[in-house]
Amino acid sequence: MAHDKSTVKPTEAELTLLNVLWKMGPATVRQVHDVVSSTQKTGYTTVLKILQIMHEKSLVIRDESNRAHVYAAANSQTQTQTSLIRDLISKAFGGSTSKLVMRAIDDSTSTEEINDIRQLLNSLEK
Amino acid sequence: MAHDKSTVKPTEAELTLLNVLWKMGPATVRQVHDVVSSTQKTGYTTVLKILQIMHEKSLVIRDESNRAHVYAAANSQTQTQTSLIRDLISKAFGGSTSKLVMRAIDDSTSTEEINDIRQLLNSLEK
DNA sequence: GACAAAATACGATTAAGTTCGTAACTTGTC
DNA sequence: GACAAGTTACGAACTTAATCGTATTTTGTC
Repeated sequence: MAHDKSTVKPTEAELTLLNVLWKMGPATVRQVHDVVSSTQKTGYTTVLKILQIMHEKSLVIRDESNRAHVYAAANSQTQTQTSLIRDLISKAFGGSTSKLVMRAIDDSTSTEEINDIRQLLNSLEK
Repeated sequence: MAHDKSTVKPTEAELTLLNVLWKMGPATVRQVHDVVSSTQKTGYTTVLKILQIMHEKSLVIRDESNRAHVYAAANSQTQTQTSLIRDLISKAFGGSTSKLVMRAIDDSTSTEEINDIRQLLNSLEK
C-alpha cells in the first residue's frame, strides 16, 4: 500500500504545482510551466517530471486523449489543506487543534486577518 | 548562510526529538532514546546521529562538559510551532492565516476542542 | 511521406534525510 | 593498568526529492 491516497502528503514542489492546478483548473504541462516559471526558474521538463510522479502517486489525474496531456488535481484544495493541517497538528501540536489555532491567532499581526478570524468565530456561534 | 537559525525547518525525525526535549528539558542521548524507543523502534545511534546533525544546524545546543553530552532545544516550542505554521500558511493557504484557522476549525470534530477554541476566542475579545 | 515543432519518456545527477554498524574513545572498578 | 560498559565519532547504505539533458514519439504541413 505504498501510495494510498489518504496517506500521500504532497512535497513542496508538488504543492506548488497543485496550487497552480487549483487556481487554473485542468491544464497542460506547458500551461503549468508558464505560470510557475513566471515566479521561479524551473525547467519545462522538471514540471513535466513532477506531474508524472504526481500521477503515479495519484495526486493528479491525467487526460491523455490529446497529445498534450491535461492534468488536474486529484483532491480538492480543501481536502489537501485539511490533511496538511492534521499532519502538522499531530507532529508539532500534540494532536491538539486548539493549540494550533491559538498559536496561529497569537501570531496574527494584521488587523485584517484578525477581523476575518473574528467573523469566522461569530458565525460559529450558531 | 546555509544554516541561518531563522530559516531552519526541522525535519520529521528532528521534530520527534525536539518534542522529547521540550517535554523533558535538557537530556542525554540515552534519555532521549529511552523515550522515543518506547513508541518507535529506533536505534540508539540513530538518535545520536540526528542530535549531532541538529547540533550542526543549531537546532539544539549541547553541553559537553560531561562524558554523556546533554542536549537541549535551541528554540522554544512556541517559536518552532509559529515558524511551522507560517511555513504551512505560505505554502498551502496563500499566506492567509484566517483561511488556515477556518480550515482547522471546520475540521474540529471533538466538542472539547471546539470549547477550547471558543474560550480562546472569548479571551481574544478583551 | 518527410520535416519541424512540440510533446512525452527516460535516465542520470545531486542533495537531503534516515538508519545503523563499527570503530574509537572515556571512565570507573578490580 | 587492564577490562567492561557506555559513549561519541565516523561513514556507508538506502530512500526520496528535485532538476534537467537527451532521446523518442506524435502530429500537422508541405
